[in-house]
Amino acid sequence: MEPNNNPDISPFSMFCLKTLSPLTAQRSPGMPMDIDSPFTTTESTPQTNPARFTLFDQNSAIQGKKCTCKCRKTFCLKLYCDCFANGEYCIGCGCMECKNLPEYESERRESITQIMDRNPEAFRRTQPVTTRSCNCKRSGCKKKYCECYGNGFMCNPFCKCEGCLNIPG
DNA sequence: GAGTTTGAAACT
DNA sequence: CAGTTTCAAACTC
Repeated sequence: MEPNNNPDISPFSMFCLKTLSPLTAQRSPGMPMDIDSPFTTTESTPQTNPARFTLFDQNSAIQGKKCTCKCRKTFCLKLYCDCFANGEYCIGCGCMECKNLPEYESERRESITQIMDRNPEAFRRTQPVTTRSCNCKRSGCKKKYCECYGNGFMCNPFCKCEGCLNIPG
């Protein structure tokens, strides 16, 4: 009778119960995002401003948020690296053996290609934050381990989390 | 600051 | 594609 107090109900059910917002509103087909090419720096776009750490064009870049990773083993060329995942170069990070830098552009491209080949929407910047989902098991989606909670959003019908407490209500 | 926990990403 | 491993961040002490 009080669904918002039941932590065992799935986020999907809860979402439907509490909001019933139109799902289609979250993914409009003509979404103005360059989904197929999140890293738009090509030879046709000379890097006149190498000091910038964003990889995306200025309009789509995540502004005002400087990532500072501490990656040690991945050369900052995997999605483990927040900077890389967000399409930013590592500048001023505490990472080791970083290759997420303009001077390693070829290796970066190679990694990007590999990741995109596996999942064309892998790069977070291509997904609206609000449509991301989580698979949390132990955090109750109430810690920043949770992608949804960490981004300041409720869990959504696409989440597969267990014992979710990050629910509208 | 060191060690533990967590869940996404990567791998098999 | 499911299960396992690796990874780096979040968290705890």
